[in-house]
Amino acid sequence: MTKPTAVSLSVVRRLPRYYRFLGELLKGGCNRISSKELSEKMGLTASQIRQDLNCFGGFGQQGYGYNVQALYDEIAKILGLDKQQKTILIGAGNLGRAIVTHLDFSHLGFDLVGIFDNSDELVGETVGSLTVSHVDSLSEFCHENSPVIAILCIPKNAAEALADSLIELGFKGFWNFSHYDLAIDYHGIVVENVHLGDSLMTLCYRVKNNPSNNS
Amino acid sequence: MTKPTAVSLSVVRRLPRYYRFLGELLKGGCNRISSKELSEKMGLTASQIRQDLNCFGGFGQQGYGYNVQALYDEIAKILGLDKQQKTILIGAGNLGRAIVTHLDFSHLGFDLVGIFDNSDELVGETVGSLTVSHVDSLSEFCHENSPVIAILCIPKNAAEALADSLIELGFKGFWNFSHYDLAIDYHGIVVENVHLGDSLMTLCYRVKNNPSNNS
DNA sequence: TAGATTGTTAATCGATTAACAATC
DNA sequence: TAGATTGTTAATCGATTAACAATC
Repeated sequence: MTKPTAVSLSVVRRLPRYYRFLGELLKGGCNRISSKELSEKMGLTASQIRQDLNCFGGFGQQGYGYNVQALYDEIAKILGLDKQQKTILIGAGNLGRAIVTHLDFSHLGFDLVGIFDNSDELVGETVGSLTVSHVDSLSEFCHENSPVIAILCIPKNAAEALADSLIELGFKGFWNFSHYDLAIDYHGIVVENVHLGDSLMTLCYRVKNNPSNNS
Repeated sequence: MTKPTAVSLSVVRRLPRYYRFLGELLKGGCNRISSKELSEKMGLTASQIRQDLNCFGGFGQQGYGYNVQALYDEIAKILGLDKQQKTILIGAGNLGRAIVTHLDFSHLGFDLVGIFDNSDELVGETVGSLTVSHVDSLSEFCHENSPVIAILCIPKNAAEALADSLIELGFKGFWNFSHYDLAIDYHGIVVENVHLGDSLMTLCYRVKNNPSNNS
């Protein structure tokens, strides 16, 4: 009822990038931009920008272009960055700890409320402003706090073993750094996979097959 | 001459995933699989698998399917994982350190040979089997060791400031965690971007607009 | 008003899926 | 040989680009 037609994932994935570029423009004191100018800065076509934005409504003005601040705010609202979702991290190893300290969750639409691990060495440690709890207390924590997003920084088999209960506990979305493919086993659940190894292997291929290098 | 037609990026990006699933099958003792079976495990169509693989040659056998080990080895070769490329990390902060300790570079086609940072606090520290050097010594290091891949775990402005000299020093590929868009300014250079913030924002949108939740 | 640039429709392009003949 | 499954061509689908009328 709120959404006439579902917006394609290709379009959605470009929104954060628009958001970043508009943020930069704002910082630089730019308050007006045409799809043409923006397209040149971002390395895509003006047509695509206009098509993308028009999935969500007409934010521009003929003959003028787009108001940078207004468009920036609009995209934040579309992405839903304004209302934070309660989030937990599962797996407080190197990667998990680095990720939660590296990113500013509150500005990205998330509110990190808990960190869990199964290692006694890590339980009790402080990460950012939170203390690592044992994963055994996860269920109780969820019943009390109802987090909806889980960041999975655990190995494949651990993720696989935990999946059922996570779904049971009501999680709606997963930011998945493990190699376990949640999206296949649990249909309708939103999963953003960050497969660092896959990304590296792709880089490997692309460098070795780059047409610009006459190799 | 080695490549008749360039393989599309969509196909290339699926290769690491095939590689992972085949690896799992091997571990499980499976030595033969049809595109149909594999497609069900991976959540895509059998047609797509056959199309993808046939970009690189005919690895199957009619009436039989694919030999798992042979296909696994073949994909490793296609990706170029067999010959490691000299790689350095620039930026030894939380994220940079976590990434290099988290991943097994040698199995992914890379040989990490140096780590650099501009902070005196980090220079001299040990990360994995390497010692962090000051970024001022980067140029000298490159002339001596000729690394071709750089992992960028530094802020946008630092990446921007460094870009010219990195290109100059002969880097062929970048694994980019910064928000600076190298690919726009340096055409023909291979860049794999890992935009964690973008991924999170996409997750935010998708959870809030998930048709499976009747919200 | 004239110029600029949007919103939107139509055309193109590429990627995915379906179909089936070839063949193990 | 009969059954199974590939390699490959053709059909479909979706995403990107181009064009242009609407309008600020």
